[in-house]
Amino acid sequence: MESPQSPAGLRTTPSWLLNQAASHAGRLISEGFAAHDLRGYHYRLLAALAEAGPASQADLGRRCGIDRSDVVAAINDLAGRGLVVRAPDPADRRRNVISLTDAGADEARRMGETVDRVQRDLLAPLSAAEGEQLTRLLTRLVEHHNRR
Amino acid sequence: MESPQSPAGLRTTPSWLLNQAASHAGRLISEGFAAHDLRGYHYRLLAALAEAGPASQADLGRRCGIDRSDVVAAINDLAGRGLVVRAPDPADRRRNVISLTDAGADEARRMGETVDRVQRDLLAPLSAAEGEQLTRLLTRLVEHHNRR
DNA sequence: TTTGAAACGTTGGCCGAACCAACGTTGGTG
DNA sequence: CACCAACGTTGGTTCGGCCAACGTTTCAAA
Repeated sequence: MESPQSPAGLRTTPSWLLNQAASHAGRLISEGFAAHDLRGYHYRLLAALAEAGPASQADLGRRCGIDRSDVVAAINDLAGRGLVVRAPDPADRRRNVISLTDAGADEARRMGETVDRVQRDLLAPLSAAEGEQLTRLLTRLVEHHNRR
Repeated sequence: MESPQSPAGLRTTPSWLLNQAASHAGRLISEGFAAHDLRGYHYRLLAALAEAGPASQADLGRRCGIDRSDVVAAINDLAGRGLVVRAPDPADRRRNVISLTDAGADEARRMGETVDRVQRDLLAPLSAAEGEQLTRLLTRLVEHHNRR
């Protein structure tokens, strides 16, 4: 993790910088989540449930951009910790309805706080205005490339 | 790849945006490199060699931020294609001296052009000034987090 | 009404990037 | 000489992400 210098030609390259910055962000997030003994997939699912209420696994996968098969494993973990409940949907027996437990809602809130703290650490070298500018530019970049 | 919506709370988060943007950049780079039938590690090594001349594998690893063990495999690939030459260092028999062949120098140049093209595609939604602004902000972010 | 396509959860596997542990060889220093 | 460090190499692990296949269930068209 010690500052990969890389060829000088790469060091100023946007794609390389994005990669490096995302790598640092991922490390910070990962370290933050480690305190909860959970990982990115778990938080995304908890946050989606906290935000939009119970949903089927397939719905969760679509909303979080997580593959159905990975949702299975993550929900297994979360259910094993009592953070979510998996119940068959009486209206459509193909589906499982996933709901947050009280403990799950608590954990979602705490992880949200961790995420907020990480954002502050991540943007520490920038002024508030610069951080917002960066967010705006990244948003436009991402939205452009998300449409086809 | 269909626009992972994620919980709304995440969508505006710098760490998430960085991750998404880097993901798009990585995809573009990856697609570009696929035409050369090579990948990121290979390009970093070729570029480092083109820039600073022959070096030992350990040196290359340090300069490119690639683990020694991964350098072995990548150099195996490059040597197998005749893009680099691996020769024992007469002055220190622990080392291998890796040198670019003419074909390797050509490939490094061509891949550099691919990288340049990708940067243009990546920054397409931004004006030139905005692209430079993004680069500046990312550079400061990365440099800050690289120093411990 | 039967039949076929689609969605669902699940299992199992693959990939690329990154990291780490261990080993035998070689080099330099106390 | 003894020791430790650096080197190249093998082998293995993790994590996020993706894909294929299967049996079950639902729904719509023939």
